[in-house]
Amino acid sequence: MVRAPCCEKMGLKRGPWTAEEDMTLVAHIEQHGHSNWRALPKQAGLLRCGKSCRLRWINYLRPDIMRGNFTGEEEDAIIQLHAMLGNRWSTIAARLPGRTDNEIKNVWHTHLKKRLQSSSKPSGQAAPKRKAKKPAVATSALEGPTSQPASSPGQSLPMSPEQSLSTSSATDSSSSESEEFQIDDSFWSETLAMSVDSSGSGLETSDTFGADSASPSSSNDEMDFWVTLFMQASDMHSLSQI
DNA sequence: AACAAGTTCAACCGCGAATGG
DNA sequence: GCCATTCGCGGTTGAACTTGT
Repeated sequence: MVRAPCCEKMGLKRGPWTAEEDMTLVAHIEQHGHSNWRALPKQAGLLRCGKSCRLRWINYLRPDIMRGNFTGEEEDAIIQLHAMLGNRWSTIAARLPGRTDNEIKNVWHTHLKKRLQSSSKPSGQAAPKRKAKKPAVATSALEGPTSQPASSPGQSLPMSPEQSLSTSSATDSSSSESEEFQIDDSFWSETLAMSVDSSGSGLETSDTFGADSASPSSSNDEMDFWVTLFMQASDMHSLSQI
């Protein structure tokens, strides 16, 4: 098949996004949605390809994005989900509200993999100490994605349940490795329980976690089985820790 | 204080899947 | 059913940043 050029590379901007571009994109999506990524940049007056816009929105500007360090719970969940699902980052991300596949992939490659390697060694224990998040390149222009999403241009967007939950519960201080952004343990039990409880309808990924990242459940039946299994195991595990 | 080495993460690339005409 | 277009995913890159010397 002859591939259409991903994006006409002529005259299109690349590299880090500016605050202006972010605002333009957010404002446009707020008004018109993103039914057609390819046409979006033109309509919005952005010198970016649709792919780039989509990526920026999905990974950064979406109102329900939860930024900040991963909690130990999240890291454990990623490790276990990865053990079950392999490198299916989008599927893993669908189980972690507010996290993107890209972010999870990064975390996996940067320190979870190392953590597993070191923990598989006899004396190996801790993951490499996480340093504070740096302000990102493009983000310095944007009051920092490192800061609350609500302070981004998307602040006027409706806050999702996940976001409000995560922001309001970012006060737990039990984990030493994530100081600035933490999730209460109850968040996890609620989240996991929610997925398991809702018998039948279960795992409402597309509704709960956003249609953008979740794949249709019809193709995920088998996977859902394993994920459900994991959820249950996770519940049991958390109970045993009490 | 300056430099080198190591780490992190936003963004890009290419491919396959899905969708529409 | 075929073809073209668009979307979404996973792998990879490279600049910015941190840490160590």
